[in-house]
Amino acid sequence: MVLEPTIYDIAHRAGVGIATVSRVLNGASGVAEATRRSVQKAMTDLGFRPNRAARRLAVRGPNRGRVAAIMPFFSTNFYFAVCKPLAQGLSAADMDLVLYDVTNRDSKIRLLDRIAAERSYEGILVCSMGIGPERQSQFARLGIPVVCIDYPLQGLPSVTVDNREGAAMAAAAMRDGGSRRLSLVTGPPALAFRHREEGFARIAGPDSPVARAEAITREAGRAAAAALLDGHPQVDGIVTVNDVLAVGVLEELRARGRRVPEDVQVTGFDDQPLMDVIGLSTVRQPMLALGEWAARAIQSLIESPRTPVPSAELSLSFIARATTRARATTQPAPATAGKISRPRLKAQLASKPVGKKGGE
Amino acid sequence: MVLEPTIYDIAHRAGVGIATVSRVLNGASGVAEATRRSVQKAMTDLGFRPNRAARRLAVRGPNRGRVAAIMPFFSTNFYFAVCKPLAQGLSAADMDLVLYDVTNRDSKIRLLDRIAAERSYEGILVCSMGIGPERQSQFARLGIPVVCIDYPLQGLPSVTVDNREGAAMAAAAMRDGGSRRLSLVTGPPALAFRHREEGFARIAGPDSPVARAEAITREAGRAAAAALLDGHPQVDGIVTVNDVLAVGVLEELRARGRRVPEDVQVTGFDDQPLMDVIGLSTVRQPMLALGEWAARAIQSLIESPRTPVPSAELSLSFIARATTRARATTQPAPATAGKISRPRLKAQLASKPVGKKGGE
DNA sequence: TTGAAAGCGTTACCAC
DNA sequence: GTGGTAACGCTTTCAA
Repeated sequence: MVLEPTIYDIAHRAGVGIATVSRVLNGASGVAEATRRSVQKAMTDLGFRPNRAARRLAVRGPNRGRVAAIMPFFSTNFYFAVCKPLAQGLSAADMDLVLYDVTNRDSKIRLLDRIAAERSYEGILVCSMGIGPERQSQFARLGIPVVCIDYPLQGLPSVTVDNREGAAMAAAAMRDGGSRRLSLVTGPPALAFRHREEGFARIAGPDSPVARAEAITREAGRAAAAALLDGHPQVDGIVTVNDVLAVGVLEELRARGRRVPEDVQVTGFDDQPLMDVIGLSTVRQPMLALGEWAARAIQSLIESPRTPVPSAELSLSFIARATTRARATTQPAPATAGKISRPRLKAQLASKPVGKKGGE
Repeated sequence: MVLEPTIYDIAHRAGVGIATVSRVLNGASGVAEATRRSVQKAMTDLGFRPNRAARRLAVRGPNRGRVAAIMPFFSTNFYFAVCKPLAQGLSAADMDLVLYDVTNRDSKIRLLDRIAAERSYEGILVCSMGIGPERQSQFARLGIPVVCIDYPLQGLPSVTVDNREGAAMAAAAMRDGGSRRLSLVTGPPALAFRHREEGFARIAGPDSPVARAEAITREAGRAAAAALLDGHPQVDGIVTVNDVLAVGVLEELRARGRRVPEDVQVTGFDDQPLMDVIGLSTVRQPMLALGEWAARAIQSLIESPRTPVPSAELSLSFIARATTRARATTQPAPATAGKISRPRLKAQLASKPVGKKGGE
């Protein structure tokens, strides 16, 4: 890589002093028009870009805390929701949040390499992905704290949820609602999804059919449901690892004329906004709490690096709405129960948490 | 403000050289344990925080482009959608995107002051808000380009949409669908909303009832609808400046037993995700194009500051779904039209653009 | 194991 | 108007 030109190069080329270059750079008055032009020409000729670090050093710019957040930001509303408290917490602590949308391993590695080389952040937040032990010790050596969100990692403070338990709750609810042939629609490879698959299998049994959506989109969810139903027409309950996928599943079901929840029950995961108006039964994630926890953790580690932060696991709750049936009770239900207590999807606007430990 | 301690202070206090302090700082090997401890003590005593700029300057860290994006990021899904192409465009151009969630005038001013003082960004993106002429010339003097999104501003390149036209399209669709008493639910003061109010008034007449929601939330939308309907029970069409507000309006309507679209039609604005499954008729914003345009514009201005970028206005389109009625035609409709061509909200999963100029 | 000193690329002050 | 020249706070040889 060729060296970037500096004001010395510009000054040299334009035949002036560096002070003059600096003046032109800052639009200061008191520079002859001819001089200014020749300096500017030299700058564009050489493709000059002022060095921000040098500039800040010279102006004694404030040394604001900066934390980098690394995650597949735009892949799901989940990240948006987590980032909100994160951004607010950090800005309250007078720190900047730099968001890196990272969707694959390679770009993650490149980014972490760069961050380590630049030493440009006071803290790093890694969401839904892990970092290797060498990387961990690299950052430890550099004194840059790392906090994990939604990903359990040995040796690093992390906030997680019990994804296995969450999926198990969803599957159990379906079984309680009378589904006998449970199935799963999962997403692209990811640890959280794998755990949800395990939780599902714990309740539904290891041989229950599973379809994998190629992406976290409605279209992919619908396609996965189609494949699933083609292969296993008798399926009467579909657990899903994500709300958006679940919406796709609902679309496919509707297209096939299968009634929900009468013929087949469906659950999502996350409880993202609007799921209540859609009436989707789902597993609620405490995104607000996840973000708040992470903001506090990274702050604490930046301020007092020697005080360790213990990891935390927040609880999930199952939200029963219109895509699942109520528990089959031993006492006979009133004759009209099917009509009265099971509103059609559309009418279901309220929600009733059926929590496990009951805290967000 | 008191000066931050530097490694010189630490070295002095610990009775060592600055090189040693640096070594401790970087976890380098080859420092006597006793020395390391005394240095660390000095650091915590003085509350030392390494200066990032100096560090980067010394290690000749790469001078990556950084652009700051300033917007009420978490207030609406709109910003999320706009930021996606923005982030992708910038990262493709090897620049970092620093997101600032700014919701009020004061914090905006503070932030811009700081940014100007730090000179820490190569470009600035301002979304849904304006900046004064003094501020503009300040940044012009500093040579930092500014691009506006969703806000027309004299003298600055901006991408906008015709909000008046958008709201007018929505109101016109309702009128065509037979509504005679149109009304508007708007949001907190904002230029875009004001323009939509104007566009609405152009079609509905200046005396049509207007209710203002206190925030862009479903609850606020519902409350505004309640106030509106209490004061004007005969209202048979509610134009809304935002999808989320519209969802709140639908909830209130349902609670009052008013049928949609038979008794009252409703439209939203934005066409955010899931609005199709909810069946909301709305005005689609080209968020993708807005973000892409902004990314290109700021890139261009950073690379060739002397080449002006002309502002652009992208077009909006009205998406008719289940919350509005089809146009009343002169030829009599088939008897079953009400049932067949007007599916209930829930069933409406497809959408049919009814564009104006037809481009996203 | 430690320290002195030379950069790193700007800005800003002070002469000319 | 313009050019020298100290800072700015850190990393990194090079000697000791």
